[in-house]
Amino acid sequence: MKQNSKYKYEYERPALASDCVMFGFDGGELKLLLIEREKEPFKNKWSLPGGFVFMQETTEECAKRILLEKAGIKNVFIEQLYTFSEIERDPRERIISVAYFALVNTQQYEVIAGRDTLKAEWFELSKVPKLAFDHSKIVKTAIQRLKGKVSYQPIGFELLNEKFTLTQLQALYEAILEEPIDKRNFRKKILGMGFLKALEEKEKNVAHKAARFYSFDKKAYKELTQKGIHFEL
Amino acid sequence: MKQNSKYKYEYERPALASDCVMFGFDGGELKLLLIEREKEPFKNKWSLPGGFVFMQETTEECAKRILLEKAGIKNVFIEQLYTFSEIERDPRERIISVAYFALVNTQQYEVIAGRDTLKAEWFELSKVPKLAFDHSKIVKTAIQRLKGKVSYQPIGFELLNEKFTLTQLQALYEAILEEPIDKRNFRKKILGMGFLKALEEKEKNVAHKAARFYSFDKKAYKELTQKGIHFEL
DNA sequence: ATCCTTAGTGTAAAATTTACACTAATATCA
DNA sequence: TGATATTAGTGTAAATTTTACACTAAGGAT
Repeated sequence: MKQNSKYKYEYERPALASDCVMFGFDGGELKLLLIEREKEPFKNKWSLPGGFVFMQETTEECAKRILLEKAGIKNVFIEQLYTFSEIERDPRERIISVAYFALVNTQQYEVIAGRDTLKAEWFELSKVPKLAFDHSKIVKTAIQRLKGKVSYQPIGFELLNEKFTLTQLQALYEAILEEPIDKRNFRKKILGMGFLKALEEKEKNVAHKAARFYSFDKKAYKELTQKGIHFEL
Repeated sequence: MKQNSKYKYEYERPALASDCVMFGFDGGELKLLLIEREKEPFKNKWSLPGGFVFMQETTEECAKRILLEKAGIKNVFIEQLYTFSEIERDPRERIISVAYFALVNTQQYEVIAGRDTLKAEWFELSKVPKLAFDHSKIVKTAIQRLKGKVSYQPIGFELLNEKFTLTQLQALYEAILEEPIDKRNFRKKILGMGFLKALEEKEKNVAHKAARFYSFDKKAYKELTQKGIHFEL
C-alpha cells in the first residue's frame, strides 16, 4: 500500500475502469482502433483505449472521455457492451472493466487519432494481433454484438459519412456481416423502409456513372419506430 | 469514515454491487421476485435482491450467490443485463450495480423463496410497485431485454418445467411478448425447428383431452446452431 | 470514339407467413 | 351412463416476402 493512500474503506474494493472498442469503416474491412501500451504490464502490446472511472462521472461519461483523450474523438455513437469482472483479468490488482463500443466514421477522425504521444492505430479486424489483458475477449464480444445488432437497428449509418451512396452502405453491411448481399434486393429493402432521404447531390470525379447520395432521416426513423415499425435487414 | 476502515487506496473508489431481476412464470402473467428492504434507505420499500461483490468472486458469481442467499434459488439461467453507474443512484454513497436477469421456474421454487427472515414475494409485472433506488429502471431494462431476446434465443424454456405442453409454451410467449399468437401457426413453427422432443407422457387428471408433453432438446438445438440454423419466432 | 467501371433498375419463382374452424379426448355433472 | 364442458390437436388456401438473376446508363480515361 502506498504512503499517499488517502481513501479508506471498511471492505476491500476493486478498481473500476472502462475500455472502448472503437469500430471504424472506410470502405474495405471493418477496423478497430488500438493503442500501444507504454508501461508494464503488457508493455508495447496493443490494447483497447481505456482508463479508470472518476467519482464524478458515469461509466459512459468515462468511456466518452477516453475516446476524446486517447483518440481525439467526440460525438460518436457509443453503447455499453458488457462488464468484465474476472478476478485475474489484470495482473496488478482486481479491476472491473465496463466495456463500451463506439462506431466512428474513420474518414472524419483518421488524422486526429494518435495526436498526442500515444501510439494509436487502426487495425483491420483480420489483422488485429493478440491484445493485452482480456482485451481480445472484449473485442470478440463487441464483434458479436455489432453483428447481431446491425440487422435490427440502424446503427450502421454511424460508421459512414452523413452523405453516403447505397453502394457504400451495402459494402458496410457486407463488411460487418461478412457475407455478400444482392445489390437489387438490398436496395429494394433498405429504400422500402422509408428512412433514407435521397439527396440531389451525386458523386463527382468518378470514372463511372456517379452514384446518388443518401442520408439517414432520423426523424422519419423515429416516427416509424413509434408506429411499431422496426428496422430489419 | 469508520474507524475500522482497513482498506486504503490512492484514489477514491465506488462500491460494486450486483442486483438481480428474477423472472418467473406459472401460467398467467410474468412475475418478478421482489424483496422488502429492512433498513434505510428505502426502508419497507420493495427492491431487487442485491448485494456487494466480494473480492474473490466475479459479478456473475455474486449474482448467483445472491439468488441463493435471498431466494434459495440455484442452477437457473442467468445473464448479465447492464451496468448502472449513475452517480446518485444510491443516496448513501456511490455504488455501481452490475445487474443480471434470471429466469426461474416458479413452481419449482415457490416454497423455497423467502425461507429466511427476508420478506420475498412474487409480483405480477403489472402489479410491481415503485421500487427502491433505480430498481424500477433496472426492471424496465430487463423486460425490454427479455422481450427482445425471447424471439431469437430459446430462453423461454428456462421458465417452464422440463416437461411442458405446447399450450404452456405458447402461453409463456404470449405473456412475454404481450400479444396473442395463433395456435396452429405457433405449433407449426416451433415444432418445425426440430429441437422439441415429443414425449410419450401426457397430462393426467385434466377435464379435457390430455395434452402431450414435450421437452427442449439441448443437443439438437446445439447441432442446429452449429449448422448456422438459428432459432427465430 | 472506344473502353472500362460502377450505378441503377424489374420480374418471376420459391418460400414463408397469415388467417381461419372443426374433430378428439377426458373429467364432471345431472 | 349419457350429456356437457373444456382444451388438444390438426390442414389449407391466399397473401406476403424473399430470392435469384442480367442488362442499360453514365462518366472519366485512353
